[in-house]
Amino acid sequence: MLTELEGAILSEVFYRGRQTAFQVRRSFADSPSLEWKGSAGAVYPAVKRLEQAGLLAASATGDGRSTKLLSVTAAGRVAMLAWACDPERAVSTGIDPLRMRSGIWLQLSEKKRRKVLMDVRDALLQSIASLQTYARKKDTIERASVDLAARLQQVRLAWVDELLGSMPAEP
Amino acid sequence: MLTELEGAILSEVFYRGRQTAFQVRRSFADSPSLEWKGSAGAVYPAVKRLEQAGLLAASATGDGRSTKLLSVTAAGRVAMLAWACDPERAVSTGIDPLRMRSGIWLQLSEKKRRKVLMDVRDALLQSIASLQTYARKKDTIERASVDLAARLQQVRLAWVDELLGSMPAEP
DNA sequence: TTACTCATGTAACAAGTTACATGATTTA
DNA sequence: TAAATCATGTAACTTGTTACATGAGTAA
Repeated sequence: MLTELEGAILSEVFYRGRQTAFQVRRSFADSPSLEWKGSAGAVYPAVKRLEQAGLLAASATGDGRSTKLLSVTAAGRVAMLAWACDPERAVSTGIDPLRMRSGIWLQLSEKKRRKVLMDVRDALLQSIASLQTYARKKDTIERASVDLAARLQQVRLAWVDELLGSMPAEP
Repeated sequence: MLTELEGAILSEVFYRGRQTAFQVRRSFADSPSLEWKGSAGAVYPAVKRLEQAGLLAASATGDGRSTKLLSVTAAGRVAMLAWACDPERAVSTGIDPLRMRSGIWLQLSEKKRRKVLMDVRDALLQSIASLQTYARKKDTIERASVDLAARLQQVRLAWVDELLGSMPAEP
């Protein structure tokens, strides 16, 4: 079964037309999500795994730069679609750092709670702004996913605002 | 800096009154999120790390079962709060498997897209139902985080419904 | 020619996973 | 007494991270 990174690499090559591992890497690094850093130590071994599994094909260009052009094989396309269309994996909530912490915040003193919530609120606003800026530059495929990310951040923001609203007025 | 698992372990022991590593483990395993399996190979080494860092204290009970009671030290409490209240880490979007796949779905043929979206819709409805069932059994601290999880799933559901709604009517 | 970008890769490490080993206690 | 549960732990493996090494092409 494909890892999330492997699935993402296949879809970058197939739909987004990334040709080299380096371009795939950079597109992860540029993306505003902190999911992956697009680190060489992750991407190159993952590409090698995909090649060995016959899901990616690589061909040298002979440009002196040891550049290899990647393409998704027929088997790779099948594997990618199976990965993308598995509903169980698609709806898992993933690791949500905010959710992990939310219970603790409720236990803090009023003063500390207010400070954390305000800080988180600011960070969320900034995150939403940068997602929207990023979405404007991108193609339809990526815009869909960034839009969803922004919407989810807006729900988190609303949740934080509710908590702030339910607190007694500041002295 | 604490990992997500380490932070979660500290808060389980401190706020939720888990006394043994086994109980911490089980509460992760019982939780509806697929984040962690609460695997022994993750929890016991993490507890050991926290002990060695002076953030958790363990005392044998002498019940013949080699049971060790855990407690959060003063330093552990400080580290836990720093972990919980870091806004940057709290608002990172994490890994959202649905978002990873959403771009691909838009490229599918109408028939396939409709099928995937319907499957995902069903899975989301089930996920929301099980989150709500789970929340009912739990204390305030966990209910807060499960409620948020349910709300985020509802946004994903609304998003899927929008995509379905924007598709041409079935023949 | 110096610095930056393009491009691939490895090494050491971190921190999860599954599967297994071990043994006490409780329950059917 | 057999099976399930409580309880701790290790070993092999997977897959990410950072940091480094290497080298070609390009722009100041």
